[in-house]
Amino acid sequence: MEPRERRTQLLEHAARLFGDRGYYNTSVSDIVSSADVARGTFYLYFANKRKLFEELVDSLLLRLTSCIETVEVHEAARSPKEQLVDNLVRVFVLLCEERHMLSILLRGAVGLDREIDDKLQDFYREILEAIENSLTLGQQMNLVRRVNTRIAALAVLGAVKEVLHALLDSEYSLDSEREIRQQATDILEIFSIGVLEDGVSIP
Amino acid sequence: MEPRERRTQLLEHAARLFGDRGYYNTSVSDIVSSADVARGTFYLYFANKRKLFEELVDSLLLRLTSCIETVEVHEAARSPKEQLVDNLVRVFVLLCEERHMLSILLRGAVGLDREIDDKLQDFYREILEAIENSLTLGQQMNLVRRVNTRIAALAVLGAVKEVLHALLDSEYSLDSEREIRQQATDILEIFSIGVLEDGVSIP
Amino acid sequence: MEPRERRTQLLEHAARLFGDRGYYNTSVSDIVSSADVARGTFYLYFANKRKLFEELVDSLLLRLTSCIETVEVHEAARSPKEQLVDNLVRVFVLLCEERHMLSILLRGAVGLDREIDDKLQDFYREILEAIENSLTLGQQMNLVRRVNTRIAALAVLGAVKEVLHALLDSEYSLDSEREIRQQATDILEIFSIGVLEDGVSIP
Amino acid sequence: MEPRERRTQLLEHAARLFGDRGYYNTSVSDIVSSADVARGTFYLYFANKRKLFEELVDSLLLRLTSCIETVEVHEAARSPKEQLVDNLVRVFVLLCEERHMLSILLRGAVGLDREIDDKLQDFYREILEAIENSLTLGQQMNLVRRVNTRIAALAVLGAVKEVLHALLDSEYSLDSEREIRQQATDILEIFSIGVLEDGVSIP
DNA sequence: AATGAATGAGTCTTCATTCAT
DNA sequence: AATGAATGAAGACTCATTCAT
Repeated sequence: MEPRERRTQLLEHAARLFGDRGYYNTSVSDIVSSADVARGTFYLYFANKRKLFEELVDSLLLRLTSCIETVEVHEAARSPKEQLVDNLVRVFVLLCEERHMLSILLRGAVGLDREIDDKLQDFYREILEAIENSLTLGQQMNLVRRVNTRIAALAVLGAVKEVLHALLDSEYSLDSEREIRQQATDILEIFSIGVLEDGVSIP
Repeated sequence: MEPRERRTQLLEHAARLFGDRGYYNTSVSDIVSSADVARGTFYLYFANKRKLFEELVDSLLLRLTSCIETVEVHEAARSPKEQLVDNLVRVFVLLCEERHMLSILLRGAVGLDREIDDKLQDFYREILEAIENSLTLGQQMNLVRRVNTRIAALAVLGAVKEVLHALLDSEYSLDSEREIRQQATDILEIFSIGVLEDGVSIP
Repeated sequence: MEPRERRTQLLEHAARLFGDRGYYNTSVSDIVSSADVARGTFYLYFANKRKLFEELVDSLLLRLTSCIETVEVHEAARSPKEQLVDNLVRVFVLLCEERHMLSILLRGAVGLDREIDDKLQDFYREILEAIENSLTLGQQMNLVRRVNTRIAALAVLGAVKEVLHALLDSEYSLDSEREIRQQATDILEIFSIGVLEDGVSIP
Repeated sequence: MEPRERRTQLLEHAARLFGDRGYYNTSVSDIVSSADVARGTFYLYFANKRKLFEELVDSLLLRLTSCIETVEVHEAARSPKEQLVDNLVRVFVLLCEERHMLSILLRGAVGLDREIDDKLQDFYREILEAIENSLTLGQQMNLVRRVNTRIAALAVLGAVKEVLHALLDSEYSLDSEREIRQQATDILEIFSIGVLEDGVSIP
């Protein structure tokens, strides 16, 4: 088999196993026997188990990053709302297609390795900052209320994560894109105008 | 040393280590050497590492559950908003005091053990249902808009989790209760009326 | 409790456990919790687990030895046959009353300890020699055929052991002495005149 | 080394050690250091120490069973006596060649494991029944006296066991087949016509 | 490129024995 | 005399990694 192919094959089998059973409950044995190659072959393609895992994480973060686009606000652009929803949809679609990696993303790398942990932290921090900056910008443009932008950003990120988490446990693989788009829109709306009826406020 | 004391001591040392390095990177050896007792002593108090961990999780979930109170809506009661905030504050305070356990709660038990995993899942599911039911009730009382209550509930839960998560990484241990209360209020407000200025809507 | 009593109590509980589960599957914990004394108490009465076991074996061998009497052949004595049967009966009765020790005697001490093993070996060797000597004597008196006395002695010893072994597995505790006496007589007869009909020989 | 070879090597070293020191006094460490392989190698070939032991027992019982042939009584057949002696000789020869396993067979598996214990029990029970049936048949053909066939069968089995036991302790490895045959014949004769001279009876 | 037997450090767990109270 | 908490040596077992073929 082509080296490239074999590599990919190992990565895919590993991703599935890591996603299903976690890093520590997946042995190199499991991976090679799932991919049906010899044990030694594994080490022709990856320095060690940890490196393979790192590669999976790197690859996911790369693809995730590249499917998030900066929201353009100039006249010609599509509406910011649409752009935001599109971003969310792209993220959802990507992660729906790779549930295993989603599992890793949401919970997998903890206590595993300082370096990998840091990568995920950094990734989330960047997203957080992007959201926070957008909110701050919105405040400057008098579009956003005087909320604590830090908290608001955390809330948005957490909400998205949790919805994704629910995806993992749900039977149906949210494959209809219309449904995905609806969910993205729902989240956005909740954060835009809240859940209360107009004029109502919690006493 | 009194058995009760020793038990507690072991639980505390274990909680710290599990919190810091994760379940799999904490060996029984680590625990006993941290607690400065002999290896065999561990097994006088716990059947095995997994059981100790389970006990930590059980204990946390119990205390968490018991600090969440049903929101009362009758006249005499304090305002619902206050009650909601109080609930959040109690959760935050409890988890601030036990960062190690918070760490476990947010990420620790995955891929470890079906049973423990299920406990956490059940716990979160219950909370989720409670939030969802509140929202549905709010809709019946015309207080809550026609949002997707499932998504909204997930968003709230995720937001709270993420804020807690941020707590873990933050230097300062949010000990001023006023600050905690402020954050709880912020979250509530964000979900109540959203982040947008009155009258503004995302185009 | 009287020291003497406590000692006996521990010995009895230990004997039962050793008999039921073997030496290695009986822990000091088992013994003390069965006897309902503290762990440390055990070591007030016995230097260690092995010593207690040794004492059980010693005691049994002593009682066994003392219930076997040399067969007297002078005129005044009871018939040799009766004396032989009486010896067997005494052995059977003793071991029926202490099944636990019988179990140890037949199988227990192997691979446990050179010293204890040797004691059992010596015991059996003595018995073997006694039987062999009797047979040789019988040959000199023209009572016993020219059989290989070694083999014959082994056969007798083995037969007795096996019948005792069967006793262990049997439900009923052969308590009727008449029955015991019958079995002893049967064994003796088999070895005396064989199992074949008079005049018959295996072709 | 070829897997098959290594397996056999481990089995042989283990058999020797189990035979010499017993199951509980033989650690996996002992086995691997005797076989001069790494500790982990052991577990490539056997699930655990108990399984290896079970395999040794199974294998021995299988070979033993297959070297015992039903005695044929029709005209053309060799004399029953010869057939009986041949059976005994085959058993003796097999067990002489595998003293270690003989040791295990006679005493090793007690208190070790219900399942293995049962296997040995069953094996002996079958042999016992075969002997008993032969005796009963002999009685129907008026060849065998009215002895208690149960006791007689136990006596024969015990005698054979004890002679084998003596083999274990004897220096010389009864390798001359003539000698073995003689012993087998002796046993048979003792049980056929007893040890007493013709016409003599114990008074 | 691929194989898979071998390695051995590292873990969990047990249990006879000690000793302060 | 008695207690029972504590010890730590020893044993079973796992698994990432290596290396000769």
